Amino acid sequence: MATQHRAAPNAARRKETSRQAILAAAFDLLREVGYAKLSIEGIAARAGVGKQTIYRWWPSKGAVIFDAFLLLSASEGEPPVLPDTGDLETDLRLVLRATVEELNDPRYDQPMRALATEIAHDPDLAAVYAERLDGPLKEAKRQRLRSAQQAGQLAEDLDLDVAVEMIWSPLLNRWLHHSGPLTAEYADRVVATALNGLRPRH
Amino acid sequence: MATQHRAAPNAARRKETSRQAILAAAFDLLREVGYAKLSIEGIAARAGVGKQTIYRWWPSKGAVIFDAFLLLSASEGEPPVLPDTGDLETDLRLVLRATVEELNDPRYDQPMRALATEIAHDPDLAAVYAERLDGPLKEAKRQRLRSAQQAGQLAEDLDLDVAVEMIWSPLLNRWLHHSGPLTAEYADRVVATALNGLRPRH
Amino acid sequence: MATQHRAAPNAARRKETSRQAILAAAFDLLREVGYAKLSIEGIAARAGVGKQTIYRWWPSKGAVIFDAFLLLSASEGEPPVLPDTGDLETDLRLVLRATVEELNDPRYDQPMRALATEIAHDPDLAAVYAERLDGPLKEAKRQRLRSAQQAGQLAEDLDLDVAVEMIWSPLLNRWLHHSGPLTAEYADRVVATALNGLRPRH
Amino acid sequence: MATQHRAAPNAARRKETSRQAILAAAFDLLREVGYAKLSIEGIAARAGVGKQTIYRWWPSKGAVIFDAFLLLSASEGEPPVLPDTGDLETDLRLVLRATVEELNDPRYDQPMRALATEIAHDPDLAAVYAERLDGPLKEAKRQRLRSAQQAGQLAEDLDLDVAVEMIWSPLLNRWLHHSGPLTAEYADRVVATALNGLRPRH
DNA sequence: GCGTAATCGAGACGGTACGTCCGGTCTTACG
DNA sequence: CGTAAGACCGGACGTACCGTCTCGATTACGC
Repeated sequence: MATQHRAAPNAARRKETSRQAILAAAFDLLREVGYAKLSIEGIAARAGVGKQTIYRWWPSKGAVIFDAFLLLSASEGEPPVLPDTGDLETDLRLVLRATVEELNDPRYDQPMRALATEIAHDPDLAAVYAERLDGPLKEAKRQRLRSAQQAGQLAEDLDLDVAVEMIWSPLLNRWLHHSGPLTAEYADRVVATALNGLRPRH
Repeated sequence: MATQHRAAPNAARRKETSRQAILAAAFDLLREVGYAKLSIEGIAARAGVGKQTIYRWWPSKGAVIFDAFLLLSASEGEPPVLPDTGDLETDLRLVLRATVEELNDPRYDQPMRALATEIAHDPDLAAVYAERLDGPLKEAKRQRLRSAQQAGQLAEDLDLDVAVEMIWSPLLNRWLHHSGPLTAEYADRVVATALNGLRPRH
Repeated sequence: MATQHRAAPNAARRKETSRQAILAAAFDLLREVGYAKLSIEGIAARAGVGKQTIYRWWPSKGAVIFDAFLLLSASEGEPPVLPDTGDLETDLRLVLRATVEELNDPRYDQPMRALATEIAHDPDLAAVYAERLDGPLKEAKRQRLRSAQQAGQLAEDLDLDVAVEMIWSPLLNRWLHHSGPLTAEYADRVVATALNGLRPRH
Repeated sequence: MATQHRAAPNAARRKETSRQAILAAAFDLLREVGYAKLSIEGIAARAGVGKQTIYRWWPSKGAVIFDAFLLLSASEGEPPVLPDTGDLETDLRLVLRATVEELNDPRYDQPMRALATEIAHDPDLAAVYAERLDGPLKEAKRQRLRSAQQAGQLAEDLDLDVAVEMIWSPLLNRWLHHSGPLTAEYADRVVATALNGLRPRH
């Protein structure tokens, strides 16, 4: 849909059922056998599809995995919105705790690591990811901060992009690199530390 | 050296020249052909070594890559120390700019991505990484913050672990996920934002 | 034309230009790429024709090749006749030398081997071949022998079928199985030996 | 054994059991599924062998088939000899009837057609065939004729090579090209006609 | 110093998956 | 309805590596 990197064949004739069977098979296999053992051959077999049908429409295994994620989030429809109770710290804690929850969920762990790996090794994929999946989410995060900023809860000259990354990156890093326990309590500490900053407040 | 996960053969008889040839070949090939096309077969051929000699001493491709990094950093000897001029912000800027420099260096980009990928998919490796490579570095970072804290430049109750992650994670994330430009200016903004926090300071 | 083995579609609406383009393409490709690499796909592409148009009208690759030969020889029109100067031995030498010439001609070698192979593996095709291509030619050979027989140059009780095969088979065998040099001199020896027989003539 | 056409790997380390399993599997499959559906993949699977082990030692499917025949006839050991009762015509009838029998045996029909096809399309194979399989047999045929020649039953100046081909080619041709019924009676007619020749004997 | 046991380079082995090609069927749009 | 075009499922192709195994040929101990 969004990831054709080569001169595309006649997309009008594309068989939609095959496309969905492939993406579903890819996602399922990712959970079942893990990223390292995921093969195009396996996806084709599981989807009941010729290998050529995959190679015709996707340039790489990563692109298939990626589109499987697109399919997943596309079903949600309208862009995401972060909760806004007026209390930023509470809202952020809520959201980050949910993120922690999701990252710890074994159903999503493997697929998301696979996605992260593909993105890390393929800038093209990264660009599409930034536009289609991460973009809307990041905008929602920025929007929540902007709202707090207007309410006077955040510094007027705050760099929202940096702020967003400063809140969410520590979580993603711990998760991806197994560099420490990923708990709700940790999420809270990140929120508190980010909001207050490192310097003493008199 | 550090990553034998299986009952080791008699290490005393190990041929040191082969070990180094393998690690060097692994590192070189990582640069030359990239992570995706790196093969044990290729490493063995390049190193002029039988495949069995690799399988005898390392449990996985990731372990070889990892030890190649160990070899690199082991040469440095004593533990790293961050500069301490008394001015935390300046020091952090300096260090982060250097980090940005290194991440943008094409000689290290591929190998480090490979290492990151292996760590992401192998918790055992992650543990060894945390202990041997990341540990000392992280301690140095914490130490610099502690020094600033004692000088009254940082909050007394600051969570140093979280603080460290809040400063360095945004950079690593941008780099690994290609989620934005990685510049010295960006490093400066991260430092400033982290130090001040998101909330307004009156 | 002669080899529809399945319930044929409405042949009246058949497009003659496509038929000829297909057969011509088949024959050309046979020369150019050889029998092993000849594909329906390739024929269709070369002929500017949909694959289905081939499958609609021919049951197998062999049938296409076969019809290509039919097209070739059909152009000759009336049935073949062997020369009859009254001197059988001379006439046979002439004809066999011509056959040797043709078999050695690189333009016909590949296609004819292809035809022979198809016939060897498909009795249906063999039957059509016997009727349409080989039949008339064989009749001409028999006729020449019959004429000689009536002139008293051949034994009265001679088995003409066996005689024909005894003269031509050695050539075809040498050619098809690469079992010896195929020269005009060899043709002469075959003629002489066949006419005289193995037994001594006192 | 005789058909390595490429720079051979270290043949000393070759696994004899695999070699024989491959050739046996090839021969069996040839009978079971036929030549057209014979695949390297199938042979490897049936033989319990990796595909590479076939590609390592044979340059083509034809070479495998060929060696399977070599294995078969190699087991017979010493060179073949045709019966010699002193009565050439009777002996030839016996041998040709046996040949007819064999060619009509469904167990050998498919494999031998396969061999014939490969030889027809691969001159290299044909050369090895001529030397290893057909050679000794042809020599035996020539020897029988030579014996009859010395006994005064054949013309003194008879071309033995041509004579042999004149006797056996008609049979092989009928069989390979399905160009007529292949019966004992036909064999007899060929023998008689060849011995007497076409010309009348007064 | 001398067997002997382990490591080494080499590479064949049974396998899995790759990415490509083609076979034969089916669908679409046109004439 | 026949056609050109070409997507589809299936499956074989020949290649690249996997991780295991077996070979001599060096080693380096232990006796």
